[in-house]
Amino acid sequence: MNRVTVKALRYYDEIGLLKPAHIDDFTGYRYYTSEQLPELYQILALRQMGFTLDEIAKVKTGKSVHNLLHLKKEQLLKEIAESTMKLAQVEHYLNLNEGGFTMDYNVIIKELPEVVVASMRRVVNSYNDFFAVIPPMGEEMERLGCECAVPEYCFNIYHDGEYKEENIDVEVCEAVVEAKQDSEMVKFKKIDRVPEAACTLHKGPYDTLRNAYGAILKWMEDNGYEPADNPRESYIDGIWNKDTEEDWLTEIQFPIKKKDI
Amino acid sequence: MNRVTVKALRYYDEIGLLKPAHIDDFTGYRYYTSEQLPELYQILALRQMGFTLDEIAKVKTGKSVHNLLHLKKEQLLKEIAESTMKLAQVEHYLNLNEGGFTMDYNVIIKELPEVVVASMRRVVNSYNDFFAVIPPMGEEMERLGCECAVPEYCFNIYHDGEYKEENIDVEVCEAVVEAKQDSEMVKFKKIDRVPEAACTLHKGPYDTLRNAYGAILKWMEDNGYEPADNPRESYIDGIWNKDTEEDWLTEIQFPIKKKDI
DNA sequence: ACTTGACTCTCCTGTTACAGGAGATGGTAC
DNA sequence: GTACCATCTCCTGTAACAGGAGAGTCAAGT
Repeated sequence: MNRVTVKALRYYDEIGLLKPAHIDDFTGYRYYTSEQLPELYQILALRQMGFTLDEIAKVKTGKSVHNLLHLKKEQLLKEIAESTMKLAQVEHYLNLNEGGFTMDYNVIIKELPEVVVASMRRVVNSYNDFFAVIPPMGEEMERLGCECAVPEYCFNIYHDGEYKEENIDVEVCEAVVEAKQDSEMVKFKKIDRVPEAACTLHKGPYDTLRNAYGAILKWMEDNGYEPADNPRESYIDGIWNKDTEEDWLTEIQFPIKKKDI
Repeated sequence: MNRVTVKALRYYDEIGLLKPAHIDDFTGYRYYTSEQLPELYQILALRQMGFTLDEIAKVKTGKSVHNLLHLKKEQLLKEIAESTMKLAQVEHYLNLNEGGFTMDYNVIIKELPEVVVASMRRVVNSYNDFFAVIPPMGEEMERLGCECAVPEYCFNIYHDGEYKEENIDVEVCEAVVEAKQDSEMVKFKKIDRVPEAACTLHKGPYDTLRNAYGAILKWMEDNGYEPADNPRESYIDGIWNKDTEEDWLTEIQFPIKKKDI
């Protein structure tokens, strides 16, 4: 009669939300009266506003309706915000797709936990220069008795806000289990947790890494985010374990924050 | 490492979404390789956009990503619209609450199914005049061999768009199982299904029914609806089965449609 | 009295994407 | 050997019912 299924009424009975006015002892049939209609209406109205049956039960036991409404309002605002974000992401990929691009770069948001790292900061002129200083760093770390963290986490931070061809201010970081004594070459420091970072994987040689940065920056723009810090390049597969450049795997981790509107 | 729990990975394995690269025959340990990271990233990115694991599996089996994105977009738009509606309702009640009103009238939206009714339309001067013509109608219906529908559904439609004190154009309707021959007094007709009606219960005598109309109209305004047709007053409990006026129960059913913005 | 059709009842399973926990076993370090 | 991790499988629980099996009940018609 009120567009409520029998199954639902049985369920409400079971959880004690709406008991029938009378149950036949012999047949077990549930009988409801018109006096229960207002009660049912309240349940339906609350359910229509997105309340769970648990919350509705609380309303009926006399909890502050005002409070519960307020909580529900907050929750709904949050839901809307989340859906809007998802929508922005879907539209981002739809646009890429219509522009003829493939979904090569999947951008995900994740937290970067706090880490203790051995770091070495340099200004170098090219990638090649930079790779030349890596081996000595490893030796130095060994000399200092460092233990690398497992899983390995080795990344660069680019301290220039922009892309540069030379005089690149780069910091090499390698996660370790605990800090040791600083040396001339290697310094230890704790890097704070980053609550939100946009991350994507880049497969292949380093000279196309720019595409990954491009994809991630476009993603940020489309989804209403802006950089919160300098990006990290985390090396997963590279020359040390893969023969062909095509198999190299690198992750870009870009700390972000919501653009306030 | 990627903020993915072991439980989740096991589950993805179980449903065949992401199988480990290698499982130790003896220990059953799952081993993943870095080559699976892009796959995982795709899953995470899609999940972040609100895709279900089922849908993600479809993406992997090569279904048109474009289509799926489109469907997801529609779905998200719908979700946002729904949440926005719920929010409007919550705020409606919050406002009532802060204005010192209690939640006497719970408004719910429901569908009114198609019905066949025996109807009698009159212009009367007052409620009392109107009740005087009810008993003859019952007799006439019996004479015509009508069977009332179960559950009983008896209501008035007010054909004046506005509230009037006299010369009220009212149509008394009683649902029947099938149409009979029309008579001078009683006509049979089919009333179309109403997809959406705002409904509320009024408990008590008829002279306060106006409050119910007021509540329902305010609700409509607060939630972006407008009348789509004339309202019905459905009589549930009344003088025929309840002694005191306080126990009378009436439902207002107001066909509505979304106000286009 | 019997059948029929439409209803009700209880009980069980399935839905989503895992989390929590029991109990068993594996790996490494002391 | 043992302690402390890890992992494994298997079971249960989540929200709000829907679907269905198998059994009983109601009123009406034969």
